[in-house]
Amino acid sequence: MPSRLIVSRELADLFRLLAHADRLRLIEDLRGGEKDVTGIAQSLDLPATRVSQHLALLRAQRLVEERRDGRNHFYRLSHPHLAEWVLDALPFIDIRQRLEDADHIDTARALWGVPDRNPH
Amino acid sequence: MPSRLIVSRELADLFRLLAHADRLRLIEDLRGGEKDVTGIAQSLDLPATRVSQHLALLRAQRLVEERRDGRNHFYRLSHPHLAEWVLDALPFIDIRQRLEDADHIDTARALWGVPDRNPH
DNA sequence: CCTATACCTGCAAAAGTTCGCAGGCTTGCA
DNA sequence: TGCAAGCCTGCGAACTTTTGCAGGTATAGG
Repeated sequence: MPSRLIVSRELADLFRLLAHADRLRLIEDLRGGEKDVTGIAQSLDLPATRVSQHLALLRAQRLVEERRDGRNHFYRLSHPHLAEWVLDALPFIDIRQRLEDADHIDTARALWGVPDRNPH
Repeated sequence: MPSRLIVSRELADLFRLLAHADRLRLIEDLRGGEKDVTGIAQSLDLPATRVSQHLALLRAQRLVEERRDGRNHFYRLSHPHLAEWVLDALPFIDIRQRLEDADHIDTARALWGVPDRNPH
């Protein structure tokens, strides 16, 4: 059954695309809606060239969509749900080093500005 | 606020770990419960050495746990929910090439042997 | 038409990942 | 004690990714 292999390769490509801290921050940055390259570069404190390079990769796999207005290129997430799904990975990260307390996940979510999913 | 940067690096490490087709298949293979290295190697049709190398990476980030019984090393997912979350990525993969039909996600889920989440 | 802004691409060095292979350790069994 | 099964690690060659930089295109405005 080779389709299983194909699907796992497609998924691996997606994970490879997300396996970069700056691209993850970029995706979280687009959670609020579309933004132009300079705007992203400023809020992530990265050179605009690098942001552009990251966007080219995300674009190639259709994770973002582009809209041009004059000299500005505005980008948005193709799947707004993506950013949320990324944060659902927080329970799986190894938290030995830095976030030792029990509610590290809510702490991290708060850092991203995401509302707590299970407010008690 | 440097913690945001830290979290994005931790997440990127996780995504990098998942950015390999064989490791994804391995994780899906462990969905059914614990399994020894030779068993995994056989069901994925990979040399046992390579499986061992992948497991070492997954172990280093605590994605799998080991239990030894005699000469055999049994591995299981530290977070059984991980395999399910991985499959939740299917809506985000670019399906231009191979799976053109509307219900490609259910098709792919079926290929992994996962029950449809929204049976109608 | 000239210049500046905003962005993109190509390139090459540096850094990181994968994979086979050789060799090692431990357990089970005769 | 000796041998085989099962697994692990170290190493180096091949490959991929990241990054800065140089140079390109397109649009807006004077």
